[in-house]
Amino acid sequence: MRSYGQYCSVAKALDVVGDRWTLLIVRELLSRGPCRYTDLRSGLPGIATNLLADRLRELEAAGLVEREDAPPPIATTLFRLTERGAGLAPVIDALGRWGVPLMRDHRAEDAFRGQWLRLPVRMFLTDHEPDRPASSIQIHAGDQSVVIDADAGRVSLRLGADPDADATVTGSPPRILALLSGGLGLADAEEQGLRVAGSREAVLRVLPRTGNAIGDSAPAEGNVS
Amino acid sequence: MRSYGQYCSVAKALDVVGDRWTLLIVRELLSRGPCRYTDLRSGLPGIATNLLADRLRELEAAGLVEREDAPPPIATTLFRLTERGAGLAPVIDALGRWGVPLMRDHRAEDAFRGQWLRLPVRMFLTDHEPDRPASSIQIHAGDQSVVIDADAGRVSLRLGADPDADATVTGSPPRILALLSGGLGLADAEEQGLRVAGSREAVLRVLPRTGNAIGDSAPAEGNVS
DNA sequence: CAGTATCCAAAACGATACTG
DNA sequence: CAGTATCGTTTTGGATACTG
Repeated sequence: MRSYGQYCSVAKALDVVGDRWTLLIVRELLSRGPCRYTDLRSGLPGIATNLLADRLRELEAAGLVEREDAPPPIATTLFRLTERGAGLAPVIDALGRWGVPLMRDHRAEDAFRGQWLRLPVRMFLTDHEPDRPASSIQIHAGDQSVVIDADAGRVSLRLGADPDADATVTGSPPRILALLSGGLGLADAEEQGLRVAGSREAVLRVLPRTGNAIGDSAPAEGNVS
Repeated sequence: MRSYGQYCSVAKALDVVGDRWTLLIVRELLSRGPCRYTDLRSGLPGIATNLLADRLRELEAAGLVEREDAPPPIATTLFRLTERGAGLAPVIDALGRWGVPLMRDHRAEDAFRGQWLRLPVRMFLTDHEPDRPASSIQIHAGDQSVVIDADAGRVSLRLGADPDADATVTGSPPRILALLSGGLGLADAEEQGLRVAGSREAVLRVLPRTGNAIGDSAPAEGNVS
């Protein structure tokens, strides 16, 4: 990116991370931790492979990312954020928070990845019953599966499926997000096509008590595979 | 800007404000308040006039900016942020804060504007003696003049010159910033070519007590016009 | 002052094919 | 898996001229 040529820290920051895709690569590394090239590409649907390689080189040159040749169990190179790179977390958070109202307009062709729920989980969910034993909720959002754990006051997210989860929630990404953000109550969400199985308490344990107003005006949906 | 096509609030936010120049326009409107077209252009050195017009249209369409036809005293149209647009302040702040370390590399061709000191002033300065009567510091940074006021615990910045200021500080933008950020003590700054006149107390009243490390390794400079 | 309109060269982007 | 290489398209940047 051509420099703005302005002696202002906002402009200087954008000189480094203002390029298209750059902040999304950082988002991906922040929410997934060290990643292989392929992991990054699958977490950044739409990016051209040469652009990803370019950006990684630039990020490395700028000292935000470093590559590491992982030993045998992985046997490939990993990309990880440096401390300086991880320092962008407040920027990603601020953008993500500002972007929340935009999640109402979901377009059919929008891609979705389970790890993108990490930010809303951190933003909206809390463990309201920290003294109860750990519980977990299996989420199936579209074709993505993640598990939300509540344990001793902390709520966290991991990718994949867990057959021992206390509850299972299935629905489209917008509906799931509406539920997590408090824009839609559990009962309303079910009425709109979201399916809940197992312990409702496990779900209510972490849902926000106050609405954040995503998706409360979305139309009802049909069956969700 | 082409949409990223990702159902993620960070990506959605960047769909709206990720275009080149867009966030800098927002920065300008945040730090100057409602602006005329010409004000914006002068606060965004390097932007092409058609790009500025384009971006303003886009921002207006996205509901972040609105234009207002001001009555006689001004008799021209003003551009102002909507509430939604002003909601980007945390994004600008986060970027600006992350960019602070980059201010060490000052290039001769970098442009500078007085209003760009507003963010560092908010970030670094505090009124350490809120009970004393108001005081002010005239800053001449390169060819830009601003006044920093300390009054009843609040520090603020206004553009222009004030002959009644209690102190005057003159130097290059990097040196001024080093001083304001605490990277350089008042004495050290003077040794490096920054000139201070009038009440040093007025200056010390607002300077940070702890360093923020901008410019402490910068070479000494010669005379500053 | 507040733009619009054009033009052009350069850079960025996106898609795809290919490689060690 | 981790990229390169190539190529066509789109977007910018920058300059300049013009308008009400």
